[in-house]
Amino acid sequence: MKKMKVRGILIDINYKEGKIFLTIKNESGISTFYDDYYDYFYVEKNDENNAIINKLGMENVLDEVELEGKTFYKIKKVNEENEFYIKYAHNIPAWKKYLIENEITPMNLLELEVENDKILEVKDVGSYIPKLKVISFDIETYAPFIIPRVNKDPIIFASYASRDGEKGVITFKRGNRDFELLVKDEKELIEKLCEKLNEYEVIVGYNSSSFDIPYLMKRAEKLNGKFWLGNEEIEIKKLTTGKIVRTSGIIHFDLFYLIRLLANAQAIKTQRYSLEEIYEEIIGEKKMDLEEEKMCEIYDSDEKRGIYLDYSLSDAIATYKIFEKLYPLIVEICKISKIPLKELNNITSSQLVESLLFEYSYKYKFLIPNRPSEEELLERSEEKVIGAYVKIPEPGIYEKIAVLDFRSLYPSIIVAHNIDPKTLNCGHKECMKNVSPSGSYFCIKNRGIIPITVENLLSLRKKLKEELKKNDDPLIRARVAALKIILNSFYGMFRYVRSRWYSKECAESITTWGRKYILDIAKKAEEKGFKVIYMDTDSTFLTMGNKSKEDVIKFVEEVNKEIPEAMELEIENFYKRGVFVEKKTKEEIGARKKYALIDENGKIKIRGFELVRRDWCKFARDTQLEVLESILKEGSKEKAVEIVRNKIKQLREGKFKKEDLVIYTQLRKGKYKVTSPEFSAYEKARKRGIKIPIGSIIGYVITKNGKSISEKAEIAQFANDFDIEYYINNQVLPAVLKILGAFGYSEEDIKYYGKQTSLGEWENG
DNA sequence: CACTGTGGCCGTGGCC
DNA sequence: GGCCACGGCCAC
Repeated sequence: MKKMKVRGILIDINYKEGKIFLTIKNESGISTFYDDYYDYFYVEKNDENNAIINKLGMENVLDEVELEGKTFYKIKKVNEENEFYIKYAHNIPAWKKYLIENEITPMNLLELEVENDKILEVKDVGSYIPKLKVISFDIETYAPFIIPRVNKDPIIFASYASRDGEKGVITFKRGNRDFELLVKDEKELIEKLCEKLNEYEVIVGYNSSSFDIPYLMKRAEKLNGKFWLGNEEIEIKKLTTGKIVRTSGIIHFDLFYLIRLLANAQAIKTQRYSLEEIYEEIIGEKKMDLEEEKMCEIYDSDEKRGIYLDYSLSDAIATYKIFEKLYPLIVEICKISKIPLKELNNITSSQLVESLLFEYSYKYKFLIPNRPSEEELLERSEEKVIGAYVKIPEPGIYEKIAVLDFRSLYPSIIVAHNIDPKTLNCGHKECMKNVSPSGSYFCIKNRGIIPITVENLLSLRKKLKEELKKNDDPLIRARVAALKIILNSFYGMFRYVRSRWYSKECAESITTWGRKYILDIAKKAEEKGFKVIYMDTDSTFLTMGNKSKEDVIKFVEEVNKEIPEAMELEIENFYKRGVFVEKKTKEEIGARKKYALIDENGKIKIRGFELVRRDWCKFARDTQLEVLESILKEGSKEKAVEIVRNKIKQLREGKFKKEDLVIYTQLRKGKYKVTSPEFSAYEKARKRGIKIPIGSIIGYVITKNGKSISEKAEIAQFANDFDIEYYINNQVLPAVLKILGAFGYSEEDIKYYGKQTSLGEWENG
């Protein structure tokens, strides 16, 4: 057979018994090539291990490797592994080792030299954004109890959408839409969907691992039909946090997990993870929505069914659009962390960091530490580390505020002080001056692998950010965002009990140094005549008084000359006004983590207030927002009071939407020590025969039926009336009282003072 | 297999 | 009525 060259994008990689399979995509489609490759592990070369190895025979020793001044045998992983060794690099996926050793990156363009299907040579020839054939899909079920019961509730629609304009809804009941695809029954619907999906390279769903695919599989089984994706059996892995669906020959991608990663990294902010809210957040448009309670009714009506079909299609289209918008970011995450697309299902930020550290450790010849044993896990979970400093603010309204921020505080401390488990207390005398306030010192002669990695990422990010200023390219923006997510997770790696790079001393050094640097800023600022009103971790809020912006700029420049090179203090923004409030507890002190600011362009920044929390009803949150806006924009307390009075009037007169009274709370556990409204609502629903999965976000309202709040709580769909007094006294008023209090009203003033004034109406009803 | 960390606010129920 | 544990969500 002749040798030939193949160019294509690496879209997937798998390992199986001595072979690596690379899936390559190019103009002629998708093809898979293999390379002989054995998974391996390292054992240290010493007398004890030599004896064992001699007994077993040398044929499994692939190589000898020098790491951190020691010699290791590289041993082929065979079925009968010897458990007497202390093994290293044994639980790292073989495909990852192959990628790192061959310096190839998922989603990059590869040049292969092959003979038949066998790879002779592989070369990465650079970055590329692959155009994949992608289709999104979604199913709808006929579920009179809202939460679908797989044994009883059929799938009525299956929708799909792709970039090439292919879109449709498969149904066995006519809805008179030109995009509908009529089939005989549910079984045919499932099979038709499979035919469609299997024409593509990537299938995208939203929560499809935990819902759509398992549901489709179970329904197909019940109906004696078929459900298939790709060329091998579909594997469903159950995790504590959900399910993962693994397919071969076709890539299944569940957007939900990426959304969860972005939400955890605070790259996106949404109240719930519903497709509607995510779509609005990411695409910036409202998505069509249908009231859940009415769905069956709409489906049963021949005239209205078309609307439900529209809705079903809009779900598939929304999923596709979100995928497309996030695609550059997805590709960048794959590339930076060397993780193929399908592995992004159920990705966490610690895995991204781990993956990067594998690569850098290999490159710089560091030994990758092993995972902790069960005993170590227990020991580690006992240890405590003090975190960041947060200043208690004086409640009130402030004018002319400058907010200063350390850029990537913890990563820059890691770099500045070379913080790493391997550089910790190195024993060199001259390194002892690099000592943290917690008493640990770090080597100044040899760099640790974590500082090396973080420094590279920081400088890359800085470079890209500068490029971004010149040219607002979505690809660069995605790369900057991906780097930020990863960088913010490094500190956590030192404290994460399952981490290979766990180190209490490193973590402690970072936080103590962090506290020192921020408190130094406070001291210096006060010396310069600024007043420090608030601080949290890496940010400082100053009131400028009669000082100018130039004074602030000069101050920041001076600070930057004094702190280590790797660190930088930045001006986050100037604000013309800001509000801090008292805590709601009895002690009359300012609340931390709660503030509202307005900048010179009128842009408002609000943190911590009830209005940013999903466990407060929208009605109360809207009221609070209006009050804060009026105070920040106009400084008018009279108007703020008027707003509250009107809102309460609206409640009393029934001028509200039911959904604005819904309180959302996640049911994180199946068993609780205390009664809570959300759990009580959940239990009532369960008694009705409705199964709500643990981990769901429950939307409940407070009704008139019952004594305690818990007794009155009902899942929103089942509630017919509302306890308006609860919404006034426990939602609207608590959300605004402390804000009005910042104007000098005492709480009594607001609640009881002036029955003659407009405020009196609150109490008298 | 998965859960990066600590600091902080506050409603609710249940105890006295 | 005061106090505290529980548990959720948010800031960074």
